[in-house]
Amino acid sequence: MDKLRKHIEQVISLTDAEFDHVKSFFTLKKARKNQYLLNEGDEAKHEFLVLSGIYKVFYVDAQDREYIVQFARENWWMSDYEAFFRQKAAGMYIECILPGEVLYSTLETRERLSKELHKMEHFFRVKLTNGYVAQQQRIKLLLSSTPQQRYEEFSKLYPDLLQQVPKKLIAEYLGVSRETLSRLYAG
Amino acid sequence: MDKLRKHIEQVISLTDAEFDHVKSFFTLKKARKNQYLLNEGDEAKHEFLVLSGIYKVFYVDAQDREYIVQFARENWWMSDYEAFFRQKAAGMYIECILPGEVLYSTLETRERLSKELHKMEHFFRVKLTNGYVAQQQRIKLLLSSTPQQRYEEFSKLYPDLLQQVPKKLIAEYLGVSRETLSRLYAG
DNA sequence: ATTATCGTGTGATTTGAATCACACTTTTAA
DNA sequence: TTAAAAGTGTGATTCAAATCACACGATAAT
Repeated sequence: MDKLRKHIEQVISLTDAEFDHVKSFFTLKKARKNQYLLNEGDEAKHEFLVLSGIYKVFYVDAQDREYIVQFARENWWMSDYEAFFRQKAAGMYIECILPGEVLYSTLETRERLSKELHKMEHFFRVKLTNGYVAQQQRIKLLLSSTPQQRYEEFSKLYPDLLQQVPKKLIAEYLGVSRETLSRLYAG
Repeated sequence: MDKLRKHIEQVISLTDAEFDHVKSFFTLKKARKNQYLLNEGDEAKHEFLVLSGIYKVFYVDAQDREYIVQFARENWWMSDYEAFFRQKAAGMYIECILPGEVLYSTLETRERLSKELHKMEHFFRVKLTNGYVAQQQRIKLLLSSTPQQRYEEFSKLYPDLLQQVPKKLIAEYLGVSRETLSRLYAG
């Protein structure tokens, strides 16, 4: 559980009592390889903070093609946030790629902690700000760049993921076919 | 200035004194057609709340192609947020398409109001949450859909913009060529 | 140990959208 | 009021990436 405290204290500082209170809203869960933490159609009740392992957040289109919205590793939050924030049925899946542990909690937790502790609302705002900026960059990448540029950008941002996850999945993240991606670092 | 109060009070409520305080950090600016509110290379000092008019937030690639990241109308916030939050030089432009008025303030304002008034931090968190969800939807659209689907989705979300802004700009928002977009509603 | 299944490279073919090119209309500016 | 610029439709051509097809080694399952 100490990882949670460290994670939060990268942004704000908490007394022991405050942390104990915060902690009480989170539950630990082990994830095995290929295990699903969220299924399309489920109520998106939880958000997850990754302690270890690698996960993919993805959706499937009418032609059964998969698209990865996010890879998540240590210290990343993940959920189908569209569904989570609006408390609707999930349109996405979360699957464990490399085994590890996550903490999970609910929207109620987020709102309640934000209300009770100004500091925690600040924490969530900062996190959201970072996420917003990251998404903006992703939008720009998808709008204007060639497969080549997307691959290079990805390699720069996530050199370790490049090693740890199958190229096939990276293609699904970049919005490029497996074959095209393969030819990028061959030619 | 009453529009600012209304805008904020859609999320939280403020006393007169509180609002006066908040108000004091914002400055009114009229925008004429084709006027630039932000230029690439400028320090991204300001964020804008649109009171009236229509604006586009866009960037230009090495081949001089334009890509629109956001259209903004009444009650929308806009900036090059990547640059604004990190206080770096802007990589984007903001241009007025239809004349109107905006309010602007700084990152310092946002941080200070958030610190002074828990309610205001809540306000910004809620706004950020909404923006995050909207961007998530945009990413999904760019990742998986055909030009046809993007156009249909856009028509559903912003039927009024469809009337008010040149199709050429809509093409730049959707990441499709002008000609392809034109053929979508002809064929 | 032996079969499946998965991940990956690479060639051949197809295809959808970009690009190029031009006409026509509507705004905007001199 | 007249010329220039911007917005838009539509055809012909090009091209980059998707798709299809197959081979092969590495995992994973029985």
